[in-house]
Amino acid sequence: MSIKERREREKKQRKKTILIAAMNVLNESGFTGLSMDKVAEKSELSKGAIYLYFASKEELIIEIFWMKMKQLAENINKILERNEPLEKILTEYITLALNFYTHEEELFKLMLSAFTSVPHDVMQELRKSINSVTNQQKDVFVKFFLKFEGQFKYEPVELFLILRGMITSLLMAKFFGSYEKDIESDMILDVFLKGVLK
Amino acid sequence: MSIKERREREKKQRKKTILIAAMNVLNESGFTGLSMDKVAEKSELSKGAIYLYFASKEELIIEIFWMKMKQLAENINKILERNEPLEKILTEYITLALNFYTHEEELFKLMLSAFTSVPHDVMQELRKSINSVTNQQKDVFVKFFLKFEGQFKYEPVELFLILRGMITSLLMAKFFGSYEKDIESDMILDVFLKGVLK
Amino acid sequence: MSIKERREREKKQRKKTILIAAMNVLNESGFTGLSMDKVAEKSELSKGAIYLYFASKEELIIEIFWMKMKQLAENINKILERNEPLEKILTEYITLALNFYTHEEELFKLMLSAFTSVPHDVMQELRKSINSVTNQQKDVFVKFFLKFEGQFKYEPVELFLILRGMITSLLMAKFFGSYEKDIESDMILDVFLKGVLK
Amino acid sequence: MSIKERREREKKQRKKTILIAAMNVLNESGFTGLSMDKVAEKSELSKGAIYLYFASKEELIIEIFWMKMKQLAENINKILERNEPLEKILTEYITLALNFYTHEEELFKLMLSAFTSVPHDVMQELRKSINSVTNQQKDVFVKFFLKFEGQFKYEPVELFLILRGMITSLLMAKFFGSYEKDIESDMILDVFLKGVLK
DNA sequence: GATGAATGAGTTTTCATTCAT
DNA sequence: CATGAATGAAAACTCATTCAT
Repeated sequence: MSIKERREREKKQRKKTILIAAMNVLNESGFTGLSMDKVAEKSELSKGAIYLYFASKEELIIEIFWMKMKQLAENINKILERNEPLEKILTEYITLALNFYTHEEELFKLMLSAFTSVPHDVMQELRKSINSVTNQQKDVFVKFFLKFEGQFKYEPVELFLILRGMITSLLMAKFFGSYEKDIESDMILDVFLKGVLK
Repeated sequence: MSIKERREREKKQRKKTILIAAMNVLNESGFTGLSMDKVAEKSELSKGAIYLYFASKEELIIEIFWMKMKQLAENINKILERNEPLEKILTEYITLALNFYTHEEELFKLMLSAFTSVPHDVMQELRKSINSVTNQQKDVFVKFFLKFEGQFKYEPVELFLILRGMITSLLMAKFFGSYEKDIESDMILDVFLKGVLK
Repeated sequence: MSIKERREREKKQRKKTILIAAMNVLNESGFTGLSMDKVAEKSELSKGAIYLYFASKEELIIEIFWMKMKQLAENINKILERNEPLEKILTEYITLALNFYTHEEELFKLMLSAFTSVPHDVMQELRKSINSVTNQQKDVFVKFFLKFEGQFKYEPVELFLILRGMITSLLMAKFFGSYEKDIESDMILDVFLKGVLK
Repeated sequence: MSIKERREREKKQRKKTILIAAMNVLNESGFTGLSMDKVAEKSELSKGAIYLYFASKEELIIEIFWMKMKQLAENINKILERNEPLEKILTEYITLALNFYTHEEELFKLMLSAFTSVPHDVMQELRKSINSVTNQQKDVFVKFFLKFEGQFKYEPVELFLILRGMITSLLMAKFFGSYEKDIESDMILDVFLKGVLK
């Protein structure tokens, strides 16, 4: 069995190598510039080899999203699971999100891309993946907000959307030029809590 | 002279026809799927004919954008200029924005795309246009919020970003499946005002 | 009949207008840049109208050559017909040719183009025209050189080619950068006569 | 290693195949008629394959040019470097040049084309190449003529231009129909030497 | 006669995917 | 398993020619 296991392990490793290479291409050339040629070159494999691990470009893209979104989700989950006061946790979440994306501008754009510049047929499959991850995240937040039930005027889902929305929007403003100041997590938290607490 | 006039009229009409066809293609095939071939087919014209009215694909896209955004901007301005209470005006603005983008999903995505795709893209020019419109809107809002100066805890620009952000975010949630309910402008208004008023 | 005549006259005039416009386009945009659109614009006529006077682009091109080559030929003929000593006439011819082309660089290139950058099927017809004019010129020179029969070691045709060749070549060198000095007709005449006289 | 070597060899061979096919297209359809489609068809490869070997049409054309000109330049250099009498060397040079271009009519035209078409053309790069080769040739000839300094009435550069001009001109006459006889190198040599020697 | 909008085949170039080795 | 040459169907754009008005 150990030969099979090793093979399995190596296969996973190769896949990861390719995914990382693809992510790099994405960061360098943007979504439209992501070609199988570039991925092959970056991963130092042949184009043919890529197809041994990913059935199509579509599949490769979907797996990129999986990889990235899982990373993000894990970090968020850790924070929300802590046993600390609402405000403290939210402050940390907001800070984390702002920090994370501020240092990962390309990742941020990447996620927006997922919602926009993708051909519709790729989109079909991609949406499922994204939704799956988003829903997981939503569930985590719902569970989190339920811990403070009674304090909010809105439903957990809505709270999640509102909070995430404020963060996303300020990041977009920051990255795309209409807001020069550093984004302060204090402001977001303040508006959010004032807005949604009973 | 009437011949010339008729020609002029017909020309404008054709342009509009093409723009509408292009908009339809956008809705059906998404941004990446928008090809001049499809536009030609959809508008029942030859590819060459499209180029009689639009110098390039880029120009066509930009005109789609302008066509739509002018409509929206005008409507927003009208609302903000009214002499009515803050809440009433904001309610109407939020309702308008939600309505508009709900019916123009692809335009909404188009605007996001412009920022996520790489700079040396077709998109460079579009970005300028979007920035121009965004800045105009920002100015209008700043002017508007200044009328109620003293009532807010934050600066006009920030108010604009927060409000727009909440709307944008809920639209994204709606379009990409994580929020099924109809978005209620009441909620947005409530959170916003509670959050930002002193 | 006078109506018919006027019509005929007007038709010729229109043709000339178009030819001159086409020549201008040629000078501005080069041979490859010569499109029917540009000719139409330059002649202030519609594209359709061009086709009333010239059956095809090919025909238009051919007529341009006719027009230009005839001009050139006439000027040369006048000189060669004079009753003056060999050297004087040749000096004047060389001077004329150098002057003419030096001030009509585009015409010079135009004639070279005729030999080169033309699609083959156009070439077929074009060649006939060019040959016709060239042969006429050749005949004039042959006749001219025969007046001085007995003095030359080579046949008139060869004399013609050698002389024309030396001029053409120095012009090419001048226009395309490998020869900076002003071309002196003296040198050409000297080499030519020393070279071909018995 | 032999696999890599074989691949390398095959790659070079393919490139050559394509270049030869392109040269054939050039001969059949002329410069303006040279399209990548035709090259693909003639070389029995797909259009895409051509682009594996040549980054652009421009590059392909330039390589055609280089391929041919290197051959010629080398042969010329060899001749001029010999330690033989002036006349013998020049005879051989003239014979070589006449032979070469007689068999490469389209290459000859290609070089003329490069200078007659407008600057903002595909041809800009080609022109540089041609100038480079021309200047090299000029230098070689200058060096050669300097060996016989004192015997000539004109400067080396002028000698080069005159000689090349006579050859060029006779070739043009041959290709475009005004001269039917075979061009004799003897005549060229005779006129040249008589004309330029003191 | 004259117009100019429309056509459609043609241009160069790109790229996901396949397959012989 | 791995390679990378080859494919072919796109893409954006051009332009000589036609034809309804």
